[in-house]
Amino acid sequence: MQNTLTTEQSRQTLKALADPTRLDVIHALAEGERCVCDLTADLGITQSRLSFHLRALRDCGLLADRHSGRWTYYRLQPDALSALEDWLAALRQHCSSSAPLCSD
Amino acid sequence: MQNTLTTEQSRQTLKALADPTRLDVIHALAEGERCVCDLTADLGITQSRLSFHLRALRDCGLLADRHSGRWTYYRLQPDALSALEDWLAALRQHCSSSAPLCSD
DNA sequence: ACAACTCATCAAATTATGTTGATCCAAACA
DNA sequence: TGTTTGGATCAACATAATTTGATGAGTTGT
Repeated sequence: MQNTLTTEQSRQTLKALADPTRLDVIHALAEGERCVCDLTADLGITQSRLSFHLRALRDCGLLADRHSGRWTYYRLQPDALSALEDWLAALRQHCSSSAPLCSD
Repeated sequence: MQNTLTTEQSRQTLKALADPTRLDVIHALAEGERCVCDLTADLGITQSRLSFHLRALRDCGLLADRHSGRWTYYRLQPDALSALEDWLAALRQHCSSSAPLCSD
């Protein structure tokens, strides 16, 4: 299991996760995929606002969508979270190799 | 090793990491602690701008500082990254418990 | 005491993000 | 075909984050 995210991709994913509304979306999808209109009702937010956040989550790979009839279903992509965890672990290991420098 | 971060703390840490300048700071500190004036030179940014970002990183626990004479030394706190990894892992596990819902 | 240096903080300007309401397109249904 | 529904997108506005330049507080050396 190795990290395949670029710094820029990781940054976009971190940014996507740093928003309360988008975390709500993620929690709402934890039980399974849902169509936009159901999500709108679940979260109690306007459709265009939800659409804006769904796009951010999809663009960074945290969500995938599926079209069926006139509905669009969104679902989580847990692998995107794994990839971010890997990236963070690599960053941490890089950081942990540090030794105090400045002796005063 | 269990997650002790609240959602709000995690959000702040995610946001802190989602900025290019702050990632530069983290990389600059990977080799060990440095004073602000050295960091300013290393990164080639203005002092007040660096100070702004150092505060963001310190406020969410990613950095710690130490005062000696007229210098302030900043250093990484890899445990903060570990804690975020734990939080992400918990989120992922919560998400992975999902089963497809909408049969069309 | 005075001057130079390190760093934090503030207000103002700039830039990025998120929200709203309107509009458009495609699918379904009468 | 005309109408309704689901959802994306756009422009305008609102809010939040960042950058800049100035100021101030503490430290060191003269």
